Amino acid sequence: MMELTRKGEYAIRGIIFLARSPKGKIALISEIADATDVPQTFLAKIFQAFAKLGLVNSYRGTGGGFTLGRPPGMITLREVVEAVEGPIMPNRCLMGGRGCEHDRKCLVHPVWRQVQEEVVKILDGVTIEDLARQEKPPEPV
Amino acid sequence: MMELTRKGEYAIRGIIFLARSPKGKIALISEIADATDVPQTFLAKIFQAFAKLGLVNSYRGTGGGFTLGRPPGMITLREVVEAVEGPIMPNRCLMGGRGCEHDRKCLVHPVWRQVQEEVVKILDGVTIEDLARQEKPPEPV
DNA sequence: ATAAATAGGACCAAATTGATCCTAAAGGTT
DNA sequence: AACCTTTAGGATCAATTTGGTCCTATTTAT
Repeated sequence: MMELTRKGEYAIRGIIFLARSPKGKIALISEIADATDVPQTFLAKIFQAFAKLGLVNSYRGTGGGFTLGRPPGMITLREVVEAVEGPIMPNRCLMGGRGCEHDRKCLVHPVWRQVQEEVVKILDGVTIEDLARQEKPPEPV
Repeated sequence: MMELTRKGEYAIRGIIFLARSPKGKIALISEIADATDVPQTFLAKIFQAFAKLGLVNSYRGTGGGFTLGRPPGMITLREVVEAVEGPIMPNRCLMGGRGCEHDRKCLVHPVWRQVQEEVVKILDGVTIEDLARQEKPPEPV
């Protein structure tokens, strides 16, 4: 349960690479894919999603590529993960739209809501800047 | 990300039904499946997994069926979910065995670990007894 | 013009999920 | 012993999701 997919992993690796590049440098998707060991065409899709959300800027044509869309300290891990994996939702019933038939009587819902909130809180508390630092923090959390 | 599968949902519904049955009453899988609106053969597999872990007792033959393996207050939501979905692991890298190649340098690991611990803590804090209560608590958490 | 790059859609293989079915084994009943 | 009821467990299968490729636009610098 709760496993991050490869897409999510790749997304994180890719954007961390960008954050580690010299500020303002335009990076090619081929370059990023190479450095992070991710299939290039697959990573391209991921960066398309990033671009749509403004997490990265994309430039087409000769000399084109990607840069971070915001300072890395302003991009949260949650945004990156949700960009490619969709919203963090431990149980489909939590979805706003068409509720499940068990909605009214379901005592499990509040638990999933709590899980969701906790996870969101943690992932919102970590920025790409945090992750891009070369040195590990003194004591792993 | 993090969606519970149907198997997990069914598992929870099934064991809550058992917990709501008169104590000691042997329930047929057909009965449980019927009441919880779950395909019977599928639910049977789920209860097999429960039985292996001692979450339920199974009795074969005429008059056979299932009872709770422990008082419902001693069965946690985490146990039920993990029984059918496997351990709660937000990132494969967290697995003890064969670590990923990015292990040493990966700054994301501690975050996933924290997520895992938080979720486990929440699910460990909820018992089937809690969920089996007919009345909702005053304020949904 | 042309070459270099991303955008986006179509497509496809592998893995996982969500089941079903069949036979075996165990335990009552007659 | 024969028989019925019930779970155990393996095999199988369809649908969905995941992981990935490929091809054709479109944009932009030279």
